[in-house]
Amino acid sequence: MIVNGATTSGELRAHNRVRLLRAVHDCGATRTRSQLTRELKLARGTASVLVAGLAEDALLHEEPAPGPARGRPTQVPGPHPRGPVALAADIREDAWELAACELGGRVTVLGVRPHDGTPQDALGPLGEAVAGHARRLGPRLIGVGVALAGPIRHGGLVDIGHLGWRSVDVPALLGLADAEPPLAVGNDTALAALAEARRGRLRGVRVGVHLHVDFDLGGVLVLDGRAVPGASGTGAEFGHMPLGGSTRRCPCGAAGCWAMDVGANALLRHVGLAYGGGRGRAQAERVLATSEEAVTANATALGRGIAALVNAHDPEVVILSGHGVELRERAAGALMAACGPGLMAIRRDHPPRIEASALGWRGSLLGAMESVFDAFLTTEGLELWRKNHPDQARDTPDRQSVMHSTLAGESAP
Amino acid sequence: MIVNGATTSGELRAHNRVRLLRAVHDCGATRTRSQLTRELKLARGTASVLVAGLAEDALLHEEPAPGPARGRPTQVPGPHPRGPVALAADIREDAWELAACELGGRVTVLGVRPHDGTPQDALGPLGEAVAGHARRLGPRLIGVGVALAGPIRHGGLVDIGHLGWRSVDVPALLGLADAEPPLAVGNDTALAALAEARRGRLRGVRVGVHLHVDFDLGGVLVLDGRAVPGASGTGAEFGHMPLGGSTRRCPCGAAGCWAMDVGANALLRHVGLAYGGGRGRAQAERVLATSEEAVTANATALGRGIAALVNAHDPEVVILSGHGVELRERAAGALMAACGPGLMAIRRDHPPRIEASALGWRGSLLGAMESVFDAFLTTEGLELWRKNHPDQARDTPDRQSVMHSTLAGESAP
DNA sequence: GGCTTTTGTTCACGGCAAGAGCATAAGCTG
DNA sequence: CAGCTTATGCTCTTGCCGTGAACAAAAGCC
Repeated sequence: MIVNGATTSGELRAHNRVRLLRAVHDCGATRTRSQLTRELKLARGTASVLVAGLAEDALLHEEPAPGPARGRPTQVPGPHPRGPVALAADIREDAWELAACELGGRVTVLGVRPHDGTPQDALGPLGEAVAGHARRLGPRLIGVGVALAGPIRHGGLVDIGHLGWRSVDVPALLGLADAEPPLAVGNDTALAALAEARRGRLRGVRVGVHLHVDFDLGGVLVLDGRAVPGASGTGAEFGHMPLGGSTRRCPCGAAGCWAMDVGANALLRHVGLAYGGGRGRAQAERVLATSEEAVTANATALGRGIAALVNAHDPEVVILSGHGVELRERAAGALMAACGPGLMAIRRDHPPRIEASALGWRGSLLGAMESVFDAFLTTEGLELWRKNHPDQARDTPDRQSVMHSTLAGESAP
Repeated sequence: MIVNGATTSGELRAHNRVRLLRAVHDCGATRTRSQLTRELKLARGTASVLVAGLAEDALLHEEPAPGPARGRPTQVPGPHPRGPVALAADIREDAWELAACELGGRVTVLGVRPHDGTPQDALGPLGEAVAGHARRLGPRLIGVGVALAGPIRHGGLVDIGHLGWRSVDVPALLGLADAEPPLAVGNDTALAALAEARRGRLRGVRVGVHLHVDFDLGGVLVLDGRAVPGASGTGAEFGHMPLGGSTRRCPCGAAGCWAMDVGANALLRHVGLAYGGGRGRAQAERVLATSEEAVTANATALGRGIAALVNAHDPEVVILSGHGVELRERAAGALMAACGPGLMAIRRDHPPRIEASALGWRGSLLGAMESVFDAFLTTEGLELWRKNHPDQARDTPDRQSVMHSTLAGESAP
């Protein structure tokens, strides 16, 4: 994790507050205070002051550590009952899912809804749901993250070729175009990669490649825990390089894109079914389960492209998510047979591992959460929180007379 | 520039020393002390103490600012006459060049020598030259950087397919395998990109692509001023993805590599000349100057690949160095005609600029310098320098009775 | 019940940057 | 050329922060 350095003694404190909260968040609120103190190389006294301050700001709340231990019992810092909450949604081609998350990463699903693929039907009801939860959460809401299956231009204009979305203004259609609460729209592949880097198989990996196979194929480079975003936010498009051997025109406007050969659309096309509307998830899964030939063709194209990416970027590991997991399981032979000959000779001694995602289809949603916390767990983010929470009740949290809102509220499914 | 953050008050000082030296180095020792103070947001008092400390450690030396100015005259901090020096070499397929560089980036060429392409003839004499200068410089030498035209595995094993180098142990053949002075072997493309990011067209660019065309074609992603290195140091190989349309087998072991279609080897092959030994620089330049057809074919393949990389990574700018500069000048039409149709539709509104390198053929050498200073301009690097320079003469540098070694010494060409 | 072990708390200390006040050295003005 | 203006360097006080040692607390162990 890269954090901007402090340069004055005042920024030191702010910087260490961020480090401590980040450590709590990244470990899922499982580490004890004494562990964190050692890990961050703080003096015990410093840790005392920091934790006390963060508890006073309703950012942390300590609970006794479970289990027997030798010396004086230590505490486990975790989310405060009135602490920060992120909302996040994963908008897929045929449905969306909305969830909330508190510090430490505990997720509560708030709703799931199918839609017809039009921007209006996909985004309108979601915007209303988000607004409702935002009212309920009040200042506890630190931001809203949204994952989408297409390139996202500066500010939230989205294109999804195979759905016919052209420059769809996502913040406007959600009704969240104003700054409060802060809205972060991101590409599903990049966000899945982010989640994998924080809580999955890319944890601690310096250089990794993440490939997300849904209807389309997305791919992105992950460096030191962050997905490389591109200059205007529309990176994560490894699928639109000509790596698969196809020469077919792609709805993106180019030709020969790798994404034409891998994914649900490619599976459907391979068996002569209609495709391209994001409406065939069930059929695609049937093809995946029954058509050896279609699966082999997909896996071969996948392997060929992986070899090219490994040559170019020299990753430690390549992670597959979405249908990529099944392709790897069902046709490992074809995948490796296509990958091997495409590698440079020097890569063959220690080829990178090709692994399945640890988070499965949940990756994009979790990544949208993490992107909200990434913006919050900064000196600026915490300063803003303090400003919005003037003179906290200075509670000892056993004083539970103040009713606090639960994450799920009344609208949980 | 990303610098690790300070977490204790002691590290604060070290961190600010690094920031100040880095600022002096990056601007080429042209900024005045008052400018630096403002830029780094330091108090004037703090700057005083920092500069005094660095001058005492023989890291900085102030000279009066030239030109008329309104108030009290300010000073320009620059390299100290007994300050740190980096050595760097660029080993090309047919010759090498050795140079020295002090803080601020002033370069002194120390030697140029052709070689026959064998590891022994290329590396032996270079090692001797480096050792001689190392003796002369003594503790002023902070490191040696070497740029090479091939992938460099952990520790310095180098493969250059078209020269027949297989797992060549560069540090051993240079006779510099021991830790003193620290030796950094790097890929020429990655280092050229680094130089471009620090002193060329990629300055201040968040996401850029650098392509270096020599005999072979190298390419690398540049993020926030650093070239993405790969897990084992062998990234920077965009040339070994199948982006150019070829299906020919590549000496690297794969097939269809982009590097088969672009570069001096490709030019020579196109007109039916021998190629592959790195021995035809003059002929290649003649082909480049005379054969419209060969140039067009190269430029077309280059443009096609650039489009793919732009789709995948969404860079602000694509920089061409080496022969890429001439290809862009001589066949801009073919290049753009091949690039355009390969772009995703959403990239066509604001396609990235395609520009020529600002540093030309010097990029790799300069990048090797920068890589040495990157290791030096850290809290650890400066701490080590202080240890090796115990109790400096506390000089006011007008006391020039102590003869100090010049950069060029007696062996300058 | 007393001893050991580990952790939380408190406090004096030293290091650091900030910022105000003063000193300095130029340009500018008449 | 003398006095004024302007910008910068230097010094010293102030306040903040992390450190580490001493002490208190709370559990396990014998």
